[in-house]
Amino acid sequence: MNLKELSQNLGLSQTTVSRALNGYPEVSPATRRRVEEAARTFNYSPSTRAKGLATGKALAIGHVIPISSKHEMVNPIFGDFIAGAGETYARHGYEMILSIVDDASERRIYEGLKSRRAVDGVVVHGPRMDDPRIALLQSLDLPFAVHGRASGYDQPYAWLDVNNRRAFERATDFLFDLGHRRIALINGLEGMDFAHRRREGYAASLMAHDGAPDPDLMRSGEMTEVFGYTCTRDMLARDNPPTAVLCSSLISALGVRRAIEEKGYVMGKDVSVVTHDDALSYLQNGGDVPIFTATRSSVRDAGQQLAEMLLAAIANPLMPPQTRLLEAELMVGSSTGPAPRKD
Amino acid sequence: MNLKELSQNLGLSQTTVSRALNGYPEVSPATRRRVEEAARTFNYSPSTRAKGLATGKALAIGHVIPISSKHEMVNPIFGDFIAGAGETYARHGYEMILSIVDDASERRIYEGLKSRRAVDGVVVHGPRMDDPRIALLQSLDLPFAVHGRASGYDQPYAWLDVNNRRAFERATDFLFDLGHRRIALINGLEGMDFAHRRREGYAASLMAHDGAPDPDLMRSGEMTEVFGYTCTRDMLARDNPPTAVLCSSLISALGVRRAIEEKGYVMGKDVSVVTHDDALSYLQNGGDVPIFTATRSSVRDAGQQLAEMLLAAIANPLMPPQTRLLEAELMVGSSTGPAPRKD
DNA sequence: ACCGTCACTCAAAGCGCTTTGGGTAGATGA
DNA sequence: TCATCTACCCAAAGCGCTTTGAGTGACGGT
Repeated sequence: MNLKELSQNLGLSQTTVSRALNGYPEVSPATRRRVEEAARTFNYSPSTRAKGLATGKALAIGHVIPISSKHEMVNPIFGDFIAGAGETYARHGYEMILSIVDDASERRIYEGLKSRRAVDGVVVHGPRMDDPRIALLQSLDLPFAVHGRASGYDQPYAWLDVNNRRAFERATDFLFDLGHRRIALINGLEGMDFAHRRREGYAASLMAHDGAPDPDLMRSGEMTEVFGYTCTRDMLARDNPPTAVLCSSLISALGVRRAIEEKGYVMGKDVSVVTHDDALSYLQNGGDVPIFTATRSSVRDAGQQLAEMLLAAIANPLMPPQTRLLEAELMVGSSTGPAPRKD
Repeated sequence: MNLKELSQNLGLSQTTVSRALNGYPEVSPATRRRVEEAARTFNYSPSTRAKGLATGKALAIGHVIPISSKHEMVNPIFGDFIAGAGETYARHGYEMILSIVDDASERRIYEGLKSRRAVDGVVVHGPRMDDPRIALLQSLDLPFAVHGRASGYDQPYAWLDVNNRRAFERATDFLFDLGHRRIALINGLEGMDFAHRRREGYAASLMAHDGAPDPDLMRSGEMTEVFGYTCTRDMLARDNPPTAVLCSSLISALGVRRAIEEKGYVMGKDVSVVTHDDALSYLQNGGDVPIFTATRSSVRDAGQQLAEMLLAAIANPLMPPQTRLLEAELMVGSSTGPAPRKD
């Protein structure tokens, strides 16, 4: 069923039917009702493509998901983020189109989305420091919003980020207050912006307590369970091992725990652990009492909000870029305790 | 830059330019080369919408991701599956459009995708037993392919599935051969087709060994870490506890391990664990030696293959529905060992 | 010299919608 | 009574592409 057929069926012109359906005022209430009802019974909905062609809007948002070509790894937070964003799009009648792409050919993808006029805007995932995509998108004149930020790029642009620096500074402070002095950091991949900011927060806290970051206690890599495990195992095997570990992902934290327990230690007693928790739906941090003390911020909420911001920017192109900084909450669980006394 | 401008620029008609770009034979090689070059320098690519309108194809595949409205949970395998499928689409010039939707309104979504002519086909995720979506899609005449199967629906349709029954039968056999007699099953949500088949395989093996499935040892639910933990903890606390656990997801298996170790047991010695492993990129099962003995099948490969199948079906609508059954490989890790002797 | 063939190229219609720029009939005010 | 509004409604153009059906010039065969 298309507009033409529907309007013939009703004995009206396409114009009138279109107007009735799109809420224009030049249609009598009676006619509008009649049209709406017919649309429903014939199960008519306008072709997105035709509508897009006619209006010049795509009614779609692109998400470009980079897959690190080295690790072939899909960021585990991606599913939840998308779920949040998807809700928002659905509510606003937008479609979400996804491009999975190895980070080498990202540029081409953005250019393609733009020149094919496939989307009204894009969401940028996993920004790195000095991420070139931001300048690219700005030069392409394609509306965009970034999940995270790119340190080193100082033109204004739309982003939404967790206050990673503050979160990790507070977490480190917390461990300090418990008496820990040897605090390890198991962080995300070098170059990722969030990892950079978390390390800054961590370092700032250490400095404030007259400690200095010890390179031996800082690791970064793709945040898998195995990564958390191997890092922790190695560090615990050395002289002067850490009494606490600060970890960038709940998944890695599971590996941290494995290493601790394998060594015969008890988490929260011999070694304390704090992790960031993205509140992923399939990885809750325990039940009522969190297993891990964590800095927590829902990535699903982030998706919802960022989508909202992008849609607003598209609807109102003259608006200056919005930004939003979310604070993570520190949830105390049973993975932390006072530093063991040195005997 | 659009076709009209490009063709004016070249002093050719739109027809010729279009034909040159789309590889039709009625264009001289010299002209074709000239056109291709111009397209490249002007960074021209045709508008998907216009092309779609003109050809009647959407050049897009829809993925409808159900979110269980009860649990608000995004299936963790989703990211990797999508990554696999996305590769295939990119190679074939297709776009992937995603709808996140609570399972109540799925029907409307499929109807919408169809009537808006937004996609050429859809991938069905997370089929349940007697899943009504299959009949719906068949009646809508919208090409589709299912990741998994729906027991109870016996018309032919396109699907790709892991041989869940066989995998779990073999896994159970394996545990039996190690001397285990009390084998627990921690399975996915009741009603999910894969969970049903896995339980069948499990039960079949027990029956073949003159055992009978003990309801006390069978759990099903959303496969989170916490779920694996609580199930295992409870079962280990009872009389006549299991000496082995068969688990449907690596994430839950992490919880199983936690419960085992919390109790002071050693995995692979006091309690053996076998899990299904979807080979998720962020959750490798250990390094060279798998941590968990596992039935393994890459969900990313599955995505790639299923996308391939769907595209083939769309290209050739008369072809009978393809199906593909993947065998999981049993990888022996260090989480299994001979059943402890009863003292 | 004429006629087919080839090898290219083109104008125009059509895909399904929105939107512009009217048109018409009835009601209203002078 | 007539001009002027309203309130509705319509025909047609246009969005950027593909595709049909037709045209043109060059060339070889007779």
